[in-house]
Amino acid sequence: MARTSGSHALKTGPKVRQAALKLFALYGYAAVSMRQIAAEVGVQVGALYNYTPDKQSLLYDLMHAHLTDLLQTWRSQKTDIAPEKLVLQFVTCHLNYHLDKSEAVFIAYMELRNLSVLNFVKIETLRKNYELELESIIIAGQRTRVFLVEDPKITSFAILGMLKEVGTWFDGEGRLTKDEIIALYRDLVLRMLGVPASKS
Amino acid sequence: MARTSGSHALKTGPKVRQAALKLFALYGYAAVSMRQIAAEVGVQVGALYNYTPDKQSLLYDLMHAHLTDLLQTWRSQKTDIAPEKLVLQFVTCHLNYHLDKSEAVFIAYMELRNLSVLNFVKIETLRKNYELELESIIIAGQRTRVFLVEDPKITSFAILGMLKEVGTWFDGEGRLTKDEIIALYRDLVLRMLGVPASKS
DNA sequence: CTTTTATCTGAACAAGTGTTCATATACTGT
DNA sequence: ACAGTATATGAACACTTGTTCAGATAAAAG
Repeated sequence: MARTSGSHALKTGPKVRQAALKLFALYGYAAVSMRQIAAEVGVQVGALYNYTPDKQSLLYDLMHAHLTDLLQTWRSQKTDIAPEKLVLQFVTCHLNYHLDKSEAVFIAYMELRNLSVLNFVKIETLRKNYELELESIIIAGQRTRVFLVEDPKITSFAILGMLKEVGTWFDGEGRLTKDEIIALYRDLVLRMLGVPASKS
Repeated sequence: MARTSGSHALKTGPKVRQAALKLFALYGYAAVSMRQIAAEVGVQVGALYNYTPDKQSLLYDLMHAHLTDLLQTWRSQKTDIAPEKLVLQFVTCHLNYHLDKSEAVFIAYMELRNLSVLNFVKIETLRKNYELELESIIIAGQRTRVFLVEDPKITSFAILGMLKEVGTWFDGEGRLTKDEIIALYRDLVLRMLGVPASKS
């Protein structure tokens, strides 16, 4: 047999990426075999190679798609407002994205070392671009004295690290809702930036 | 041949754990083979099984040793002082440990999903115990009104996440020294806890 | 020196790896 | 109805995987 009834590339292609996303997030890139991905899709191994030249590219494509989507999401919704408001917009956007698309986010953090050198550089560049979005907000606020920070780069790393942590425990079924969590982190960020209370 | 001259279990045992630590941290547990570890030690594959029943136990032992060491390090040096001072002691201890033993720390965060269910539960328990050390400090400070926090659990997660991030970029050769970095983070932690400045 | 024990080698095992490809089938356009 | 194309199968490739074990060697014990 070959080509079971009703199957199309337009359906299989996304299914492959979705299966890889799920399995990579669950077990890690190195621990997942192409046969496991094929089984998740409901297809034989060989068919996968109609949609990716190799396993490595599958990982890279997932990470690249995620990071460009993240960057574009933020850049399309950020507005031209004062730093102390803009930074809250960033935190909200970042957390909403990270809590909704936790699998892609998780892979992007965890599987960097499984990229080829060339692919790693490209992904790292995208990530740096995103991180610079926050850092530049902090620098702008520092210049206008609304933020009291000693070291903008460390502060932005610290904030991003703090926000990243949320994805490791949030599952939508805990004590707090997503919006409550976001509110708590917005407050923490303002404190780290030295903004007096009652602003949030 | 067998047993090359001058080889002893007392030397090979630690070498195996050290090689596994290094390679797991570098490439990830799933991506490292027993033969790679053996090569790093300078021995044939079979010899490894004099020191571990299987690959899984090797990972578990590394993580378990790290976490008990971390817990014991903190508990042996924490003193009976006020929360606003104790929390700084915790941050300093935590960062010093994490920046010095970055490989073990990294593995403990990254390789949780490669543990068997039974081993995962044991490791998770140890980690929770450590995290509770910080949370209980925060709760104590909240009770005496020196910390102004809305949610002690979220705040402690946020702090630990922020501190964890440092290990991903610090390499001892950057713009800042270890002590300068620790000072910056001590300040950030106090801000997150609502402690007025000039305390650090 | 001889015996015992601890440690390592080297080879083997069955199973799993990513990837390729001839072949077969279902769909598309004529 | 027919030809052509896109998409799938299933088997094969060479190689790597974790683990086992009989046999060899070095150190320790008597």
